[in-house]
Amino acid sequence: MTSAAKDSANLRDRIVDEATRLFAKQGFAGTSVRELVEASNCTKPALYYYFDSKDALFLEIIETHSGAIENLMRLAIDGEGSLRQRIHGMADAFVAYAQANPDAMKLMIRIEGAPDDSCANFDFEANEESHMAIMTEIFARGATDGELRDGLDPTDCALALAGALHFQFSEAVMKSDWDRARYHRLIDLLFEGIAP
Amino acid sequence: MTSAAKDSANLRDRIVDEATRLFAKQGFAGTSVRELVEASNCTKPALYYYFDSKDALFLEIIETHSGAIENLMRLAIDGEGSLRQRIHGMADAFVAYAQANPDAMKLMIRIEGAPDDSCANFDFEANEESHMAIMTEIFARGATDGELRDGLDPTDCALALAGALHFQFSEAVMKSDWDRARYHRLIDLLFEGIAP
Amino acid sequence: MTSAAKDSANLRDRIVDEATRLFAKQGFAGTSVRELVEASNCTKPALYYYFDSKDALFLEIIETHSGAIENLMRLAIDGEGSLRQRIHGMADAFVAYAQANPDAMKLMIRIEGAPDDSCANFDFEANEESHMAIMTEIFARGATDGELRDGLDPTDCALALAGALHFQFSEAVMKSDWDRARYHRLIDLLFEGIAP
Amino acid sequence: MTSAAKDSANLRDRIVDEATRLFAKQGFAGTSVRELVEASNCTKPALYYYFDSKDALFLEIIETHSGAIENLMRLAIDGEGSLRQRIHGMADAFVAYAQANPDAMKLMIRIEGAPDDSCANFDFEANEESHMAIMTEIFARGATDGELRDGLDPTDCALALAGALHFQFSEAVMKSDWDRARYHRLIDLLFEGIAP
DNA sequence: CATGAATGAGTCTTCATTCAT
DNA sequence: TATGAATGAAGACTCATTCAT
Repeated sequence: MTSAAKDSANLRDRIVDEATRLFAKQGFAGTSVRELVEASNCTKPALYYYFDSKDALFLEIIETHSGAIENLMRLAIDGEGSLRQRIHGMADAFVAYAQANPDAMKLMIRIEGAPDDSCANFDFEANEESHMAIMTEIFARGATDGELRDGLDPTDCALALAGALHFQFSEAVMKSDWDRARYHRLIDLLFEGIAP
Repeated sequence: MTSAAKDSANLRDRIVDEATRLFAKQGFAGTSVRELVEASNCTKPALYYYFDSKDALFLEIIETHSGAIENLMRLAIDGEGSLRQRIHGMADAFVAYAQANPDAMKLMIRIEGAPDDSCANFDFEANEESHMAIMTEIFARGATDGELRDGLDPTDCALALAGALHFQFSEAVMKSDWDRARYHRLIDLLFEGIAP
Repeated sequence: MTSAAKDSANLRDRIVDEATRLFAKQGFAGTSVRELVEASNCTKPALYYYFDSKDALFLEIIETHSGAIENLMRLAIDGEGSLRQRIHGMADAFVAYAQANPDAMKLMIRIEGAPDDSCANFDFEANEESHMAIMTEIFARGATDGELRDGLDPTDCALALAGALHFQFSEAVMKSDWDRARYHRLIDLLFEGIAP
Repeated sequence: MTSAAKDSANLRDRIVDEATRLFAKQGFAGTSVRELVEASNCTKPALYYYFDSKDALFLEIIETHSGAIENLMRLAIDGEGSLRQRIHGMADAFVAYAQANPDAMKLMIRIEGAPDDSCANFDFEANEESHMAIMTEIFARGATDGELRDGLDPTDCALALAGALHFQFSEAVMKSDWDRARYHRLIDLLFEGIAP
């Protein structure tokens, strides 16, 4: 993808791809416009022709992927099958997206833990709450359908799942090592528990 | 702590405290030395009298807390009681440490997701692997003691626990909202599973 | 030249000219980038647009003139006429170059005596040895042609000539006083000796 | 000398010695007070206890050696023997002084070509003119005594001698290579001329 | 003589951004 | 679309110097 991006005939796309890669690697504040244009093999005015500012470029990138990821999760909620099947499906979808857009995924994960590093024009909290809301919804529906142990708080479940997956995701993204089996084991572990 | 830091008679400590707060809030690259000295109410040469560089200051902070956190975890491993009790104990210790050092905790969490934002002189991967190794050790001991379901991979358990706690931690730290009960519910959830 | 430089339409040339003047007057370490841009009537980024660093600017200047001076000397070697005529010719060429580039000449002379004042990326020793080698060559050819007293070391002759001219040159450059007659008298003095 | 200086029981002397060495190597502007105190193994206030300023320290050093060198030359003038003998004697005295104070000599030579590098409180031109005046005096006396070819300008002779020696001196000092024989050959060359 | 602590002004260099062409 | 040239503000860091103890 990176090399493909470099050959991209379309300058705008090339800038977006390279910016995604650099922001993911170095953060927003740690990446200079000079680096961006050098990586994109263009001049600064060319970049400013397409984007109002470094902030705007950054915003466009994260909004794109934030939306895509939200879609992903929504599809999983509304899908067919049991709670467990839908969650496995969501994990698969996540991994597929990450494999297709590794730099973007890296960036999204980096942002979640360090929002203020970047520009202030994106509502990080709202974004995260929205993601958590969807997660909670999955489990709430599961509870309604009797697929959850009695007395469990759907939010707790959502947190546990999101945390476990997010953590493993973070590692996978940094090392570009996608052990899909582990995700499914983690999900099953969450369902069955670890106690004997 | 922040206001206490400001009144600190000792300039060096004041710098460390304010730097911790600012690095946590804005990241390493996003925090300028000017901001650091203004927050610490001193001049730049005064800061450079105590620290060789911005990098060195940053390093000192994260090494301090990285060490403290590792200690915390080691104590939990070697503690008394059942696997579950020790894990609850570890969560309590974490929360206590975070409440005593909220900015430092925020910083440590931010770093885990975005190591390249900061200086290169700290071995982030080694640090994280070391933390994960301790986690895995807890569960390995639990397996030996028959406190784990048969056939479980201790690494999987460690990942699931670390992820769930880390995630909730991250939220708590950002919002300074310490719902200790939730940690314990999450741990129990991991033990019992969510399936009916 | 200085005032001409100030009016130069070309900023890059203006910077080179003013830098030559200031480096000659105050040395490399003694001249700040602020002074350079004020003299050139431009901003700092403008200077850095044309030159990678203060070092690079300095290097460009001395390499330019070092090369020009070497050419000058080579032309003298390979010229027509007797040894004495060629040396007189070389002195004339030097004076002409110095009158056309007084600041550059001042700088080159200053550097020869104080290489470490300046940046380390220019091989001062090699440069000087190269100049001395050419000088020695002139006298070696003179010896072959029987234009030197028997038993003389060409290197001694080169040293004596170079020293005498360099010294007078140094004075002339500092005082912008070009008494061409004196150069020729000095050369003749070297040929005839001072003994009665 | 350098190592002896380091062990010097007397801090003031140690500072002078190390400052001489560093100023000679890096120039006045290129040497910081920090470097001076580190080399002298003392603190900044200690240096300022002995010297009013970096300028004052520098001045003391060059005035010391400037005076010593002038004495050297005066002794040579007023000495016994023929013109040629007195000049040889002066060269010997110079070399002896340089061997005893290599760093100081290096510094004095560096200064001659680059006065403005340093502080403005020393009258470089006056110093140099005074040296040249003494040189000229030697030859004037030689002329009176009939030891010079008729019609020669004593100033020319002084320039030629000073130049040749200075140049060779400069090389010797930089390379710490004291080929005394060459000085005497150069002097004889000046007397006899190079023409066949 | 010595020290730890501190400073105002300066160093070189890069930032994100813009203008005329 | 693109570019060469330029900018005000800020970046990290060091300067010579001083103070109280």
